[in-house]
Amino acid sequence: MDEQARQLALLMENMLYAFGAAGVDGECCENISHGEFRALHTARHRNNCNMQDIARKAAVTKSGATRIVHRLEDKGLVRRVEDPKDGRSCCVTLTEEGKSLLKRIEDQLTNKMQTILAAMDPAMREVLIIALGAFLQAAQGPAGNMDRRTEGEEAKGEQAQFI
Amino acid sequence: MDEQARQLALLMENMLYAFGAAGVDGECCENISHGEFRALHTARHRNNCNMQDIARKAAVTKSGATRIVHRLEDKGLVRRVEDPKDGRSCCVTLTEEGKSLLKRIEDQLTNKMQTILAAMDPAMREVLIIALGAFLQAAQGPAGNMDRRTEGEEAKGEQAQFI
DNA sequence: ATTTATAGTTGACAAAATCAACCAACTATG
DNA sequence: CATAGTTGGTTGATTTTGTCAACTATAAAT
Repeated sequence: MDEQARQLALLMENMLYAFGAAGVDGECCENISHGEFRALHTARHRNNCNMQDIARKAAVTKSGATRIVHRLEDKGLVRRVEDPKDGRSCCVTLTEEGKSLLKRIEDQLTNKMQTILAAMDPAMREVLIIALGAFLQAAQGPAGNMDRRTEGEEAKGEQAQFI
Repeated sequence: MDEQARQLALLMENMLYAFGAAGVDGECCENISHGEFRALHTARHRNNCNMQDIARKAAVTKSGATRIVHRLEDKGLVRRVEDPKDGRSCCVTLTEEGKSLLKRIEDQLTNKMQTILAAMDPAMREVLIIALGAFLQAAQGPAGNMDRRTEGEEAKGEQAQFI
C-alpha cells in the first residue's frame, strides 16, 4: 500500500498540473482568475453565500475574499446584497452576466471531460467516477481537513463539502 | 455519459481545491512556493532539464521560469550548469540540499495519500489507481493537450509526460 | 449597559508572474 | 565566410493577487 500511496501522490501531482495551473486557469477563463472562479462557483451553488463562505472555498483569508468579490463586482459578475438577518453580513449573488459566464466556463470544463471520457473504456469510466468519489470522501476524513486558517481564528469545524 | 462528464468536472474542481490551493501549497512546503516545487520536481525527474522544461511544467512563461530558478538558486536548492552542447542553454540540477528537501516534501505528500487510502476499501484503492492512470492516459490524447503557450511561440508538440 | 465576538473593509506591503525589449549563441542561406 | 534569422535565456517595469494588522459596525452575552 505504500507503493500505492507513492503512485497516487504522483498521479495527483500530474492531475494538479493538467487541470490546475495549466488547465482551468489557462484555458477556460475569460479574464477571471482561479480564485475568482472559485468565488463565482461558490456564490452560485450555495444559497445565502457570504464572504466567509467564499474565503473558505477559495482558500484565501477574509480580506482576500473582500478583494476577490470587489473585483467580481467591478466586472459586473456579482452583486452584494445586505443580509436582512444580520446587518454585518452580506450575501453575494450572481448577476445575469455572472451566471452566463460561469455556465460557459463550466460547460467548457464539462466538454473537456467528455472528450477525455470518450477516449476511455465505458466500464473504466464508471469505475473512475466511483473511485474518485470514494477518494474525496475519504479525503474529508481526519487526513483531509485541508482548510486554511482565516486570520487569527482557528479553522472552525465546519467541513468543506465536497460533491 | 454527459452526466458523467458533469460529475467528473465537479470532482475535478474539488480535487483541485483540496490538493491545490489549500493542499500542496498550504501544507507541505517548507518555504517554497508551488511553482518552485514544480520546478524542483521537474529538474529532479527529467534529465538535462533546461529552463523551457521548467516553464512548461510549472505552467509559467520563460521569464517566469528564470525567476523561479533564480529563487531556488538563492535558496541553495538548485544549480545551473552550462549545457556543453549548447552555450545558450543551461541544465538545472539539484544540490544535495535540494534533493533532500524534495524528498521530504514528496514523502509528506505520500504520507497524506497513505492516510486517505487507509480510509478506503482495499479493492477500491486498487481500482482508484488504475482508473486514475487510465484517465491521465486518456487526457494525454487530443483533448488533453493543455500546454500553455510560452511568449509568442506556439506550444511545440512535445507532449507533457504524465506518469 | 458595557463588554466581547463576529463580519467585513482598508492601507501598506510582499510575492510571484507577465510583457516587451533585450543579449548571446546557434543555424541556415546565399 | 558573412549575414539574417532563430532560439534560449535574462532583465526592468508593471500587474495581479494575496497577506497582515488595524479598523468600523453590527450582534450577542453578561
